[in-house]
Amino acid sequence: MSTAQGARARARIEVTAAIKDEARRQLAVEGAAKLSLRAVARELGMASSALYRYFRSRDELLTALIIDAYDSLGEAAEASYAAVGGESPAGQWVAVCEGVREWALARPHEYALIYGSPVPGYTAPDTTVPAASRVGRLLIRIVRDAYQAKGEAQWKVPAELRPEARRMAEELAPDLPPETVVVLAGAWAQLFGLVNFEVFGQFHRVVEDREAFFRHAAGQLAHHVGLVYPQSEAAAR
Amino acid sequence: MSTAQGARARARIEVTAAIKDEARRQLAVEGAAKLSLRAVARELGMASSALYRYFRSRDELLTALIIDAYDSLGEAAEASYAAVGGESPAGQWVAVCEGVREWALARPHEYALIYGSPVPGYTAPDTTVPAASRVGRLLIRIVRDAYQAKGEAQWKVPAELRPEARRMAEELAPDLPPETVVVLAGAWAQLFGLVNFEVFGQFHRVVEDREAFFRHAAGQLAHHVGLVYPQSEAAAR
DNA sequence: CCGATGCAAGAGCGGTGCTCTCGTTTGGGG
DNA sequence: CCCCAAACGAGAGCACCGCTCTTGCATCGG
Repeated sequence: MSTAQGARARARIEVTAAIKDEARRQLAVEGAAKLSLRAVARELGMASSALYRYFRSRDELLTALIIDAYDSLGEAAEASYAAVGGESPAGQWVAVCEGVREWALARPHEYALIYGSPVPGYTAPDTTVPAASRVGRLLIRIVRDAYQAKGEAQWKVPAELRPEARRMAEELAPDLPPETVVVLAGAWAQLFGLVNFEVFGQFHRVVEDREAFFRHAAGQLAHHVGLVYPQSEAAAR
Repeated sequence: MSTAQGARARARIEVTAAIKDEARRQLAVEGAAKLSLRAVARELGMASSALYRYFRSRDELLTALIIDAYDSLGEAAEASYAAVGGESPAGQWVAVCEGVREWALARPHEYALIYGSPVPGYTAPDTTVPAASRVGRLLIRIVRDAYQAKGEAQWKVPAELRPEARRMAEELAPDLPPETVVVLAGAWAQLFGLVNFEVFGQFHRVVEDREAFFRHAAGQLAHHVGLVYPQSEAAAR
């Protein structure tokens, strides 16, 4: 068993976790650019050189934090999804969007790590891919479940995009119409555009009631991907 | 006249420009995080300390580059707008979106400077506001011109958002219906969500034919803000 | 013409990432 | 059970960083 490892391996895991925790702490205070290996080591009471036994470089530490951040965000999104349970697909969609937003607002620096400018010179290893796609997969699932019930494509895609749409559908969601997959990918990017602008302060002096604004925008995105827009539901009664 | 200043002032302007140029050059190669004042000075054949006569700190240099980047992007967007001339509002919208995208893809590091994670600890001075809002103002203009011709609101905004919608409309575009202003602000953020994902590599292994994808998404955004979607125009004939 | 001002250079401070070396600890196979 | 290789921590050191302070020099205005 992996838990029955020797004391050495156990200590290694603990120290690694301690380093990441302290790094995350500094990240939350100063941001990624000012994350200093020496400061982490100092805070942990060890020599800076000892740290290199656990992470080959600063970038490797950052990579570990990036993966953790993706996973944390994915968990938050999935928790929001689970929390609304049997609500309408649009309600699920909006809940997931709000979960993402709240996670991002609570840890802006970790968010910046994964959805801000990439670390210069550094390209994300494929290790990050599964963690990075959790939110996207969740959004796909919501739409797919909605289509399972009553489903037909309702968008037209221009001819020039049709082969790409087919390819995307095949790779990402074989049981959804290609047009929907294209629209979904767009909505996915647009969701993070909204979150980005809010977290990075681009809405300064533009949008003030950001919570209501976001809820509305997320609802419109839901409508856009073919889910019934909650407001229009309510207005119909 | 300001142009008839002494040789001293003239030299100052030239050196300042040279510093910014060299900094931009390094930016394009290494990214903002690795921009080094010492390296800039070295390349310019001057002592690093001399550089502080022109920029009080590294952050101030970055701020200057940020303003320039905003202006450069604004100019690119306006050029795209001017280039399509009398086309339909939706055509103008898509052209501006594509102008933004192309500018961003051509200078990813400058784009990251303004739409990526903000520089840590640094908050953009209000100096940047006018330059930063150029693209937004251009999008507003396109929609306003379209409404000038035949205009009525076509979105409903939930009650909780109505006061904010009124406030936004009053401040940003008094001659547009509040609902439209809200949708427009969302589309603005979403546009940069699309560009962000492409420039920062989030579409890796998801979207391959990014040009066609973007054109389609931009067209849908145009449709979303109430402009006639070009494809549906063509399909209607 | 001379004094005030702008400017460049150098030295230096405290910090960084990272490497290399050198003792020490420790765990598993003979 | 014991011993050796592997893992580990610490320290010194390299090259670089942003930034400051002081010192001379050039230049401009009265």
